[in-house]
Amino acid sequence: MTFEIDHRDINSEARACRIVTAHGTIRTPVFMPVGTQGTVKTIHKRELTGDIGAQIILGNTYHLYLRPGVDILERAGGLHGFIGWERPILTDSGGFQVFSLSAIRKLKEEGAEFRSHIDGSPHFFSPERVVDIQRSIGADIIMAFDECTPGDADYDYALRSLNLTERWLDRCLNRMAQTAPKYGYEQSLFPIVQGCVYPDLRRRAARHIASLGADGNAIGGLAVGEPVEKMYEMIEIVNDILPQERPRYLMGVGTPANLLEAIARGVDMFDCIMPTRNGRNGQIFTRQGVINMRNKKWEDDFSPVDGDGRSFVDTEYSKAYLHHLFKVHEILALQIASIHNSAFYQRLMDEARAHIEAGDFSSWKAAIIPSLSNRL
RNA sequence: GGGCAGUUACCAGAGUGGCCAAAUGGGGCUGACUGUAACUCAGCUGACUUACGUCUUCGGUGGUUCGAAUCCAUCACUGCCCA
Repeated sequence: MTFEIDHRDINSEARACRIVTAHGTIRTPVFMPVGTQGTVKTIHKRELTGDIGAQIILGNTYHLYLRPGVDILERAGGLHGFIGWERPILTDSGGFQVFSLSAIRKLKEEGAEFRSHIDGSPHFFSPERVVDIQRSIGADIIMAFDECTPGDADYDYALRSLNLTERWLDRCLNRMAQTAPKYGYEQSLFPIVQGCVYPDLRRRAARHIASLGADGNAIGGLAVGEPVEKMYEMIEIVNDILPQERPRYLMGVGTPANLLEAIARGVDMFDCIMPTRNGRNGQIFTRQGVINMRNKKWEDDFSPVDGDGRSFVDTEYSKAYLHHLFKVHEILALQIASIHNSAFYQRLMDEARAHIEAGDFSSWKAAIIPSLSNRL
């Protein structure tokens, strides 16, 4: 993997870059749609590569390990072959499941013991096992196995959690060094900065990770319950230390405004379930604000879903129709909303890049952020 | 004409003397969702009230009772069965 910085913003830390992987080039800032189980829910790959213009998608180690399982993935030639996706893939390690499935897992020094959320069966994830599974999945970018520390953790917990994450990181790196890619192309492991909302822990974690020379670096454990200002503060602290000449990936974030604020603080890559999950739950994002498509007021609004949108669903369907589809629980509603939101996120990133290149990113950001969170 | 069953909130439907403004679904209205256990979840859904609470409801009417959606009488309507 190589990384080139094409443009830097004068008034912020924003930059426009290119990440070159074995499956193609990613232009940043980039939003990566989440495809946990080998599909971005409800969206065909033709829509992803077409109107949406997704450059890279995510998969999830935990989910893909449970189903279809490593054997099937290997026999399919990896996840790319299995799902017919020729662009880059990033896999999360299961670290977030350590957080989100906390009720059915046990943390130990050796790793994390999960009970399957599907059938309750016990499974054990160690850093080594997680690297092995991601080798089998064949993602271009694979994530270190970490503990995603809850946003409200006290200092002592956050410290112990960070220590564990760092020991796990060492083991991930060792395993990477000891193993080879299974499908003939390079895979890059990104370490993850934890440290909760504690500046000294974040600094320590960032310094350690900066010293490792990884192909890219991630910031985790944010947008998990802490105030948004704390999140921005942590991003600033961490990005001040993480190397400029490597991509920075803010995991799991976020709202459109979150993305722009993080770009201004030097983040290059994002992923979030928000455009797809919220879309399935009836929320669509527009330049003018957020719409709950289930609300009665859209029942007779025959204007386009998003007159400013660039996806075919934005202009070829009306709000009234989309409202109707949600009310009657038609699957097409979920598809339209997911495609719209994913295209909206992608376009936001494209425009951010264009404004970074044009040199007016900061003023553009300041101008559009207020309207993004309106409730329409 | 006779017999039996039934009539409860927007719909379906529980409730058969007080803990009933009335279970539960559905529908409706609103909200939540940030490295996806999520086509999910939460709240509200008789009226007035921020709330406490007050008032009006369980086909109609009239009774019994301290107290009735629940018991009795009667009327109306609906369904099924027999003529």
